[in-house]
Amino acid sequence: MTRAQNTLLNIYNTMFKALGPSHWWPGESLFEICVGAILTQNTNWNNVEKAILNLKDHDLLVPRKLMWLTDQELADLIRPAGYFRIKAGRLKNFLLFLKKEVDFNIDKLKEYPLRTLREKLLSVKGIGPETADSMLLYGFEKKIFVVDAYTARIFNRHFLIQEDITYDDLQEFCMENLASDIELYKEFHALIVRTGKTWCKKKNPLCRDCPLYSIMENK
DNA sequence: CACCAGGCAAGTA
DNA sequence: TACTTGCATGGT
Repeated sequence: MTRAQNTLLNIYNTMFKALGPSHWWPGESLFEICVGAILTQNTNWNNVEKAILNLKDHDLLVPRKLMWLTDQELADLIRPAGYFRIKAGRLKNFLLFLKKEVDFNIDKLKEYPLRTLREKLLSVKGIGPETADSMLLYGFEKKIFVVDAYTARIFNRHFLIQEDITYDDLQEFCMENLASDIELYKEFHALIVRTGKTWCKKKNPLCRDCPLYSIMENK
């Protein structure tokens, strides 16, 4: 077992012991998870919940119904999630993709191989690597590790990577040094985000309260 | 008041 | 290619 493999496991176990299971991704359907993935771009989940609740209250959290809305109507509904004009357009792009690809039968996408579906999702304007991988892992149950700014920050503080590492390189690093397990991927990413939000803020370079402090080298 | 959140695309040089 | 900037609400 390499140092990187050992450290990742140590970080995971420490986080899990401190925070317990995350039960991610919140959402009652595949489509809801995909919508949430777009709405949560650079946005607190708390705000996303309000937007999703708006859609549910209007019984609109279904591809065929959302498609009927004008960009303006959609934007007004998702306003609490921030960037609402941009995100209304991105949701429309995703809906158009669903219509053209599988005639709104989103479940059909589950049959696509991981790399094929990933490429198709990335071709949609407004779906980048983190959004695509979140949909793939938590929605489509594909074995792909989701990384983000917190992942780079935390792993950098444990001397595993450079903080300015690219998305793809960081993802490769994680998958090379973790057991190949979908449930592990789901829980680890969730724990990283929860830990990052609480203890690893930008302004907080090294925090004694962080559960990871005890396993940090050179502290 | 400042800061930032479960990013991404477009613009500039 | 490598930076920068716009997007926007709401919590701490």
